[in-house]
Amino acid sequence: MSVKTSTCPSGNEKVILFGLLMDTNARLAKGLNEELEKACRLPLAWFDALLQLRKAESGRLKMNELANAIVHSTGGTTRLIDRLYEAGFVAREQCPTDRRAIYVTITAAGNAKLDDALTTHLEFLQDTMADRLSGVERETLSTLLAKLNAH
Amino acid sequence: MSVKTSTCPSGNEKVILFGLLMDTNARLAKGLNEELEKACRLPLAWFDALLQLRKAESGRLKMNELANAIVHSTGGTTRLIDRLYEAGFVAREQCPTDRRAIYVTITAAGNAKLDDALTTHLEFLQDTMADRLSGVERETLSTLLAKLNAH
DNA sequence: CTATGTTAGTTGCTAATACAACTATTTACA
DNA sequence: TGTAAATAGTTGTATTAGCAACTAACATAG
Repeated sequence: MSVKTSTCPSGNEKVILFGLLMDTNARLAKGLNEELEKACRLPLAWFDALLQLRKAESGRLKMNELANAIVHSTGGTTRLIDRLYEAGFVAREQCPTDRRAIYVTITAAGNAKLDDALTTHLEFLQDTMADRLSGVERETLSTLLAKLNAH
Repeated sequence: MSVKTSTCPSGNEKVILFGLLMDTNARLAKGLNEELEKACRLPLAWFDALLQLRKAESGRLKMNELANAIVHSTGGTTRLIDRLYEAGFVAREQCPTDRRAIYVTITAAGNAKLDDALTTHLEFLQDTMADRLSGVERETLSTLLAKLNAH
């Protein structure tokens, strides 16, 4: 029994699209993670956290903002930042206006590591993306993903 | 310092596209996982494994084929199938031509559970996808993801 | 001002996954 | 045929992440 002939004929196209999104992401993430580990000894989760910190307008994020940006639980983010702190890539700052809150900032070492990792990242994307999608196609894909990702 | 003005100006558009893909996937997967847990008590990983088994032409997959289909390690797949077996959703069959290999098949209970989950899944996709992307846009997105996912 | 509720972050616990080492089997080839 | 290499799957171990309970701080209503 194939999916096509199963109980939900009408929405099948969406199931397939969603499956394709998950699969594409999983394979690319796996490939990038391997590359980053090999070339930079940097787990993808660390890369993502550092990238989100750099992307932040103010150059820093509160724990819960970071957790949301990397789509982790707050507990998981606490531990992740513990590890990044151990490695010297981030620092914690008290928030002057709210003593519950903590700002996470990227350190010079963190920035250097991120630059390094971005080089690897770009090589990887060049290899996996450049010859598969044209510039126009990449732009279209971006637009569609952004629409789909609207919160 | 924003990403735009940092060390890799030329490939930035790709970094952003990739980030968008990861982020979109993470948020949708998280949402779907919550829905499936709530409505069916079925983890997304179980759903994915059952769906891959149903999608298989022969109605069954060897362990390593399944591992590849769900993008897991073989070790992780062994444990996942252990759990699905405990729950009665899959069975293991010896391969008659290769005594090392094991076929994983979906049981009647597994099929019933998957049908149930697909209903939830479709409702979720209807909510998150239908009003954000048109039919044509979904088709375009599928095409582009398939190109990007070429192995 | 105090009490109640909400928010930010951490910690204990558990579950899930990857990696590497291992066994069993098959394949290649000399 | 006999041995080495490759392949399929499992298991020990460590890492990682989520959830729920917890503490501390802030906000709001009385």
